[in-house]
Amino acid sequence: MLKHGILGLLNYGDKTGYEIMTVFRDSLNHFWTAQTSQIYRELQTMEKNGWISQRHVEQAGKPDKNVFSITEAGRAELLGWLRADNLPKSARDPFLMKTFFRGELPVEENIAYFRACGQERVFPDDGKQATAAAEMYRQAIQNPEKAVYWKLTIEFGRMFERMYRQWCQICVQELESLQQNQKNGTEEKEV
Amino acid sequence: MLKHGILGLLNYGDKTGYEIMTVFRDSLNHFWTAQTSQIYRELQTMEKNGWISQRHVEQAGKPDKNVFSITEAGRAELLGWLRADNLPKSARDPFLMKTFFRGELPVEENIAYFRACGQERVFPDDGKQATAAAEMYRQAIQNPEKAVYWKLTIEFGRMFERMYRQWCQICVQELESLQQNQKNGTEEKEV
DNA sequence: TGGGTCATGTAACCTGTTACATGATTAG
DNA sequence: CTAATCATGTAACAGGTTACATGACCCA
Repeated sequence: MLKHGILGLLNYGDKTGYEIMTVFRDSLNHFWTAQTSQIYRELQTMEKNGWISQRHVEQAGKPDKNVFSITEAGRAELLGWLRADNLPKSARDPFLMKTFFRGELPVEENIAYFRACGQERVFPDDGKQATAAAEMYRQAIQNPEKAVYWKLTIEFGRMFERMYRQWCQICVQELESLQQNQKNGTEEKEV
Repeated sequence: MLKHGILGLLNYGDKTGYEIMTVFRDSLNHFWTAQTSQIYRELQTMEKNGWISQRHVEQAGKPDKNVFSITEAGRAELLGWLRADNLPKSARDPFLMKTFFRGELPVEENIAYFRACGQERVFPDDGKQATAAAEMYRQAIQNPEKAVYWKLTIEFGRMFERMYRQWCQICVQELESLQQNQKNGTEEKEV
């Protein structure tokens, strides 16, 4: 997965491992993260696969660097990946897993929890995103048409955020009415 | 992660590795999947951790089985996990990663793609969920109060599904207007 | 003098996936 | 007879995380 992300970035222009890390950290953090440890390892195997090539650049006053470029084979791989299997949506959500088992904790605690969750933000806030956007245009995307896709991922984040807050509210409501029923001792079954 | 899911299930009652697998397959599949290969491995390390204990049961007409029970230490671990760090939301979405780089493909292709995506379902459909629900209540959760949390995870799925469809529509709209602008040659910049 | 940025990586570990392997019973 | 269910696992691999290690330059 990360391999193809790196491929996508190199397709916008040559980069060092370090630069790739900064792009992930500053601009792609709303859907992926990557440490240098992994990046350098992936670059190695990508080179073995013939997807990228490397050239050593000596620098004065700075450490030398290895600059990576995408090859024709790499570009083909990128397009293949983009077109491949329309997404089984991995269905693996630690957050829902926890929610599922929350019955072990007292209701009051869970109400407080969902109240707090509804406050937190899941995706990075729009201010940060805007700055990252500018940066992204400048260094990676000369073609402004491609920025549309970037905006769409941001929009997804916004919509998710909204939905998530609504859901937290529903959780609180649901649990409060459960609490109410327990107090009243009126246990009508509602399945 | 899976370890704690297994712990949560064993907390409802003793189970074999095989039974754990069926619960994941039939009832928890909307937020987690697990193969037996992983389950048996996790059970081993969980026993080493002292979270669970094992007893061998001989059966007539069926293969023998190993039944696992949660220990006090395991229950403590489960509660600790439930209460731990309020969720950094791992931010790792292969779907958004792909969307981000779709600029490499022709707009028409992407429009068709998002149209198709809006049709597919991401979470298992409600019919299946309802059946799995009944099953879940019967075999795992005696306490109907705990079913609330199960319903909340399903509700999350429903809301996500709705949001996702809306987003796909927005993608199509956005790309169609891009297409329009390109045809007209009227390139007003809109950042 | 100390912390941030640029720049490189290695090693061990954890978690999840895929493929393989076995074998009895039971229902259609 | 054959497919599904019950029941157990191993091995190899892939991908991501954490911790560690080095070192120069620049700015406050």
